[in-house]
Amino acid sequence: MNDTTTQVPESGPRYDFTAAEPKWQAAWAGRACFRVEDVPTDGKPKYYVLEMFPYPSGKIHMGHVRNYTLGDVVARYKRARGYSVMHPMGWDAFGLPAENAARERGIHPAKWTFDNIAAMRTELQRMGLSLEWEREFATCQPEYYCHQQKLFLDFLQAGLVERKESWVNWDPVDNTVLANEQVIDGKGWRSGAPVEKKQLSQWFFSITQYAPELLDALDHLDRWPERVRLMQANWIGRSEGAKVTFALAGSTETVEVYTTRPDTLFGMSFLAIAPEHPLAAAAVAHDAQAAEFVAECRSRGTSEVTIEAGEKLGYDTGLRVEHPFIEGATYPVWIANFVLMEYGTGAIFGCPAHDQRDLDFARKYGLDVTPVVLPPAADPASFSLGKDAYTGPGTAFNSGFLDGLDVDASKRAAIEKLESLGVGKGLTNWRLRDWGVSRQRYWGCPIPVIHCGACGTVPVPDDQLPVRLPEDVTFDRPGNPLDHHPTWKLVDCPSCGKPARRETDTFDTFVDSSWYFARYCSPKADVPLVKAAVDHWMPVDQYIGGIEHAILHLLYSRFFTRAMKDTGHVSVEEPFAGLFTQGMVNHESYRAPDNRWLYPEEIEKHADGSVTMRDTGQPVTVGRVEAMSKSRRNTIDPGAIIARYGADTARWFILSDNPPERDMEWTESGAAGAFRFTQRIYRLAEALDGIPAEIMPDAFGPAGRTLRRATHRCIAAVTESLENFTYNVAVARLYELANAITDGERATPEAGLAWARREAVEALARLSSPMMPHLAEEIYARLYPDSSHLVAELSWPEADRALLVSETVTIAVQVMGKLRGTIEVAPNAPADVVLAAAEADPNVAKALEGKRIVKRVHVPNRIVNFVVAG
RNA sequence: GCCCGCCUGGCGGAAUGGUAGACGCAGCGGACUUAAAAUCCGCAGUUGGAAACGACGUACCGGUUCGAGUCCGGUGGUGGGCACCA
Repeated sequence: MNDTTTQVPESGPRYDFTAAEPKWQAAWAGRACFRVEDVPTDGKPKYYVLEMFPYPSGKIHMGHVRNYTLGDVVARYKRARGYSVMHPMGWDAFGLPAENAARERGIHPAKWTFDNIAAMRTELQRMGLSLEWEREFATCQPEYYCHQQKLFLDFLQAGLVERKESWVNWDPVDNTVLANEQVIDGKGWRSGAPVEKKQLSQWFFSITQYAPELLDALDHLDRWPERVRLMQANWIGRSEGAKVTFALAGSTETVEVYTTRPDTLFGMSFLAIAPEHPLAAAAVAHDAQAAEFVAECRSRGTSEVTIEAGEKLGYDTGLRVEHPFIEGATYPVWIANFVLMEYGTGAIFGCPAHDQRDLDFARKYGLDVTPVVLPPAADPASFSLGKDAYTGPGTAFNSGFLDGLDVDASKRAAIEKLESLGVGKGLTNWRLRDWGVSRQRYWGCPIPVIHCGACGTVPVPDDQLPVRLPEDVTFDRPGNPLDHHPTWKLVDCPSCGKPARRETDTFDTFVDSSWYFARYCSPKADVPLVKAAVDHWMPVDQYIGGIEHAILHLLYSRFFTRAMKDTGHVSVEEPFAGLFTQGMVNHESYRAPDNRWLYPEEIEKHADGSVTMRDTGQPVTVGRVEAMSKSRRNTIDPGAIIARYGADTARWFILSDNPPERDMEWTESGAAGAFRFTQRIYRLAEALDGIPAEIMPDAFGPAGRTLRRATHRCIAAVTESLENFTYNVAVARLYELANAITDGERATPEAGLAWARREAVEALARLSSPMMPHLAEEIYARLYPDSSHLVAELSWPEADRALLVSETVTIAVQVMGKLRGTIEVAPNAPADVVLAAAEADPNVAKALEGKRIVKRVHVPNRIVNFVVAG
């Protein structure tokens, strides 16, 4: 079904969400249901729920709806469980789109951003989220970034920040640094100009200082998805090996190499250095061919095509190095395109027999291949290598003093020898690089330093913070508007007073999001963080967001928290005790006969399954279910859904379809089904209108007992599902309860049944309140017009344990593991009674006929299995 | 290439080693209605059978177990992360 066939009935819904939703939102706000203190004194246990804050693009999308609904379920549930819950919201407000809007449409980034924030705040408020808006801030406000500058200066003083030269992707047309993702086929994503590699002086956070603990602490993040921990571990990339110093033959100079396989040193046949290696620079100086080769590597370096092809290119410098163990042996030094300057020492020793890249290289340039690790059961006399290097376990041979040792022992012995000879040592290496944070952009947090010709780099003194962005900037030419500003960068040196120049780079926006979670604890404070507040609320107990942030944002935040601890701002090391990564919201895509993408509103679905264009009737091709994107036109606007069905329906459907960590498909029919359910449970409450609330009867009839058991089982099951993040199962249990209430409505009237129905409807409303908070209030108010409490203020329902036990249990009876019947017995009936009943079942008896029972398995209240022979 | 998930009806999915397919969506049959919408009732893995009931069935092959969607080993498919990382 689609937009036209699924209309709200003409007569209007009985539950009028258009009136109810704003009413209850106002009620929550009026009674400050979601307010907490920075430093509470109520003695309640704290719970900090946070969803990744949005970038203010202008409109919320379905991913936001899913993210914030999931967080709101947690927040509302935990509040009902007696926790004092902090649930704040804000804006990740710096970034390139605002500058693009300025360049393309002449709107100032600040205006664009704040207009978007206003629009999105309204949309989020319509969702009925239990947010504490009093803590709201945007990272582009000086009241926020002022403190970020202060943190940076503290980090600088603590030695956690450094300025160093680094190779960057430089767009020569836009005059800016490009992130790796912004380089497409070696060209700038906006300008299309070939990207150059350029060395620039940039600011770096020394995240590598924390590499060991960032890795080790992952083991203790037991409420993080295993997948995310693994991705981070791979990203940090610890590797054990050795540093080896090679002497250049006929010279006093040396080359250092990092290797994880010191056991294969006897299999060496060459040494290779990166094109950017200092030794390569020296070769270039007096060798035109070397210069040509290095230049070629540089131009091809960023091309993904080259990397994909994996073609190994090299140039023999003519230099030779001496072997650390073999007296008199020397090996050629090559410049090779597959050696990376950024990893290890920018130089490797090549052992072709036991490394695939080295083997490819050796085969191409005719270098020696000497095996030194003998696979188990291989013959040393005949073992040789073809196209594949041998990297498995084995025994060292052709290796002098290492002969006969297994790989691990051989590694240890080689390192010991290197150390005793003074030409190497064991070393742990990391894949993680320092975090470059300089961006040549306007719409970001200014880096608070001043460059002075006499004093060097001088921090901006505290009393001059914040360094504010100038508002009068122009975007009429490429490059950094801060740099173009006529006066902003011209300042006096705070140290010597002479004319100096402000840093015109701004921070990577990942910096803004690396500490916002801590700022929420004391968002108005005139220091970055109030210790008492962050010590109370941190860490975030449940953080929720997309898997796309599994590495960078989460790793940077973990680093930042450690850095803030080491500079005395917080006491915790880990920012997020619990992490939940949600799946994406996908939708079908549609194409017209001319292959043009169509919006969902432009198509019509028919009963026979065909799909046509609404205006012309032409056939439509239904494409894959994939991520909503503007270019594929398969987006669904949450605002339109909320206007048609209400926020509760949107929230309910987005929770009901599948487990929250998986990708889901937004379907019109599913949303319509969710809407029908909201109407249905309202009717269940309405059906009690004429029936006065009475006191609980002493006894119930059979229908009443059945319904009460369904109610209390539902309480237990929904509670468990909410604890486990299996919200789709919680939804299913609530549907079951609704079905049970319908059965109760239809049952022959009996004493107490009305009471049981009222109990069930109340439970249904309260158990669904984390998901559908407005409807829950509406139903509760209908059941208890005189109540002085909102559902948002009530504690969570408790299941009566006595009612969780059935009056009878159904036991499956198997013969040889195959189901042959079921029997009804009293709970915990003794084994002999159960077995006798099982054998008496006609169908079971038939299966047992003529057989001898060898074994009787009885699992109380569950199953009986007869093992037979003959 | 390395590392890690996942694979259950038409669809999304449920199932502490114990009756596979809860619940929803889509579908079919029926009630109500002048009619439609809405609502309600019923059916529904495949297959044989009028039915009772039976056979098969959680990607495939094998193992452990009285009993396997679930645990173990292998194969295939699929998705993701990293990627000349020495």
